[in-house]
Amino acid sequence: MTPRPPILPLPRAFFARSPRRVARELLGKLLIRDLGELRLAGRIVEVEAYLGESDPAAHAAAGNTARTSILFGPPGYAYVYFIYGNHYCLNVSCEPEGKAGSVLFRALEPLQGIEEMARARDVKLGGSRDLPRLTSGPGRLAQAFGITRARDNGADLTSPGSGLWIAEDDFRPKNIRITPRIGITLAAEQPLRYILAGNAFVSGRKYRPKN
DNA sequence: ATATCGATTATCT
DNA sequence: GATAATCGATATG
Repeated sequence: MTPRPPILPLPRAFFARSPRRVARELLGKLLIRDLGELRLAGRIVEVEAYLGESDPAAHAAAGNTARTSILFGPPGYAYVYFIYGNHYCLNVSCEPEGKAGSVLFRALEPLQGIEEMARARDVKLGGSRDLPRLTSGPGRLAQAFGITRARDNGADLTSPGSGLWIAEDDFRPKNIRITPRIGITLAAEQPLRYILAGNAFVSGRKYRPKN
């Protein structure tokens, strides 16, 4: 076994910035779920920035309510919401305390604990075509990682002790591309979706290089 | 290949 | 009461 480089949690200051900046810099980082001895890990390949109270598409547009208070709290914490009566989605709070803003995790490239992710997703692993169905899409990655609101809303994503955290290794992303956000009706034209162009785990339609 | 639709609930108007 | 930061199944070209 070749020794892998160490992975380190991202510090809180990383998240105390604008959602655009955090989203851009989260590409290529790692999302880690620790369940006792078991570790799930995935490379972040698609995220979206939600800007806060001034962003009509952001939950924070409703103001600081019981649901959205985490968005207005200190940076680096998990905001988990339930949508369409079916799915959980994971965000990380951004900006200094008092100012809302977040980044939605939309897709991961699964790296570790793939069998466990497949079990959580009820996906049978055959060809490589099956892998994107584990973590390509915000609802899918949450299910693969066992993320629920009851368990994870408010978790400290800068602390390995929380069991859900974000880490950095020596990976350096290439081909970053910015597009409009997916699945929203308000402010749908704003380019706030950040992807690793060409990565097979990015959700939605495949990026095609221009001729 | 794209289009449409149903599921199912927390939240806000 | 309407809507939603989604997914999977089904229908159609």
